Amino acid sequence: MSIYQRIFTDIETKIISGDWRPGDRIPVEHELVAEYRCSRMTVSKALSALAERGMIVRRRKTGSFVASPQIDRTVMDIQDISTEAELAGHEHRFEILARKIERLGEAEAQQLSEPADAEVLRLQCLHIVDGRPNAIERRIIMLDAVPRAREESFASIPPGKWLLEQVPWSKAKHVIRAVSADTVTARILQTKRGEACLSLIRQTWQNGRTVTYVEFTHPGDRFQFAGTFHPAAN
Amino acid sequence: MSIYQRIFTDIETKIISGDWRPGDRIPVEHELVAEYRCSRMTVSKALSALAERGMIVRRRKTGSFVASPQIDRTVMDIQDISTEAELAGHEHRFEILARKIERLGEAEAQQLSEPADAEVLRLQCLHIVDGRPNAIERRIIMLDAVPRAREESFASIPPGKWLLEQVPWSKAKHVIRAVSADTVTARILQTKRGEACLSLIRQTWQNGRTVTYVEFTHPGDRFQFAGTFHPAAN
DNA sequence: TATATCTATTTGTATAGTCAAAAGCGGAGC
DNA sequence: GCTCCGCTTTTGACTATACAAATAGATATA
Repeated sequence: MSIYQRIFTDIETKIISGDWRPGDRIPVEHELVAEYRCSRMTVSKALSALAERGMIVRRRKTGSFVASPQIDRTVMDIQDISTEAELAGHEHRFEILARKIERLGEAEAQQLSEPADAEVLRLQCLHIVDGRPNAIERRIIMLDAVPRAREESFASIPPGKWLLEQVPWSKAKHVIRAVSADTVTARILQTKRGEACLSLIRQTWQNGRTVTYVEFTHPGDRFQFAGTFHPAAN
Repeated sequence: MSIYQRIFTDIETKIISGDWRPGDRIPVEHELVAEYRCSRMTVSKALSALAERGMIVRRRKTGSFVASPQIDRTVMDIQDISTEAELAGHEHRFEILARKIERLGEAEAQQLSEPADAEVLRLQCLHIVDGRPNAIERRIIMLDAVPRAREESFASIPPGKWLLEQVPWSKAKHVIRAVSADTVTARILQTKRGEACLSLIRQTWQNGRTVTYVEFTHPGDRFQFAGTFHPAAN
């Protein structure tokens, strides 16, 4: 493994693991030069690569800092179809509909590739934007990965935001589907049974362990995902 | 603008414009060094950045080549829910349901940000995978951007694939929605009216001009989008 | 003929330096 | 107080060079 890759992954690991948190300062180049006994070019290359991936932010004179995570932006760029307006200026609130601690069932355990007896926090949450139901959030939080979730009531902070503060960096897999609203979902979202809904499922890992699994169900007549992509590697 | 950026954008432009096509060889480093009168490090940095973005492929001894476009993979990573299998090994065919040349209407022109009298080729196409309807493709091709579409019958090659050969590199915007199948859509897709369908809209540009606008409508009970994302810049 | 070896080419990584640009900081002058 | 100036730190871009690794193609050998 090359020096440049070692520096890159060392810093990436510190960020992903939460050891260095958003806003934290990264050693300046000459410190890393001393630490790794290499030239400044090599350090610079590693830091530039991290900056290009959006993991750190670099500023002259002040140094380099851990960036804020953007995982939510990646796919959660939800647009309100009726207004086409950005989220700014919208009134958002949420209600916890259910909260219980239990063990994973056999089927779910298989789905998440986690042991069947793993303790989890199961949440159900309704998001309301401008007075109208916007999404049902059905979430599973792995308690061994995020033990502090056991004491958190989520009364004043939505689970997604809270988790981001606990586990700021991670990898995620998304699945987007169209589903028909069942009776319960339709009632909660105040729409008709059978209505087309957009479902976003996200499973999040940190260091190879599942942190959370969540499904958002949006009323299809009101919401969509949008994004600009250009071809990329990986 | 730095030398490294100039080399990068020069090559990117040649690829995006179709001047250099997938598989074409890129000048080796020492040729670019001579052309830009700079050091090899600078050329190497530009080429490495292009490789990281997936626009070129680099191999020792043989040189660097324009990569194959991946825009379809970005979001079109469609999984068959029932089989969860990859596309390989599935029998795919398609039928052209409609093909006509006309001028953009006022409403559509506004939606695409194109002049209202622009000549377009309008296509409707049904995709069938393993004998079952998989998607309706409703496509608009801008004839001034792709004049050769006028003579193409699309009898033996699907429009998306054909376009990729004509206009291999481009930028795209995607919108994903859930919609209820109307009567016509339901009949074509052999599903029930009102059934939840997943709709993917993609608008593609080349050098700032719209190339094509397409909407795929998939039966929601059979298909989904999936992808692994990690936080990225831009 | 088939296989092993050599050679030339091209990319990959690294060094040790230079100069420049951005920006925070403190001090001089008003 | 405020503005302007120069100093210093840190990143950004670049050079010229070196050696290593991969490998396509030519050459030599069994």
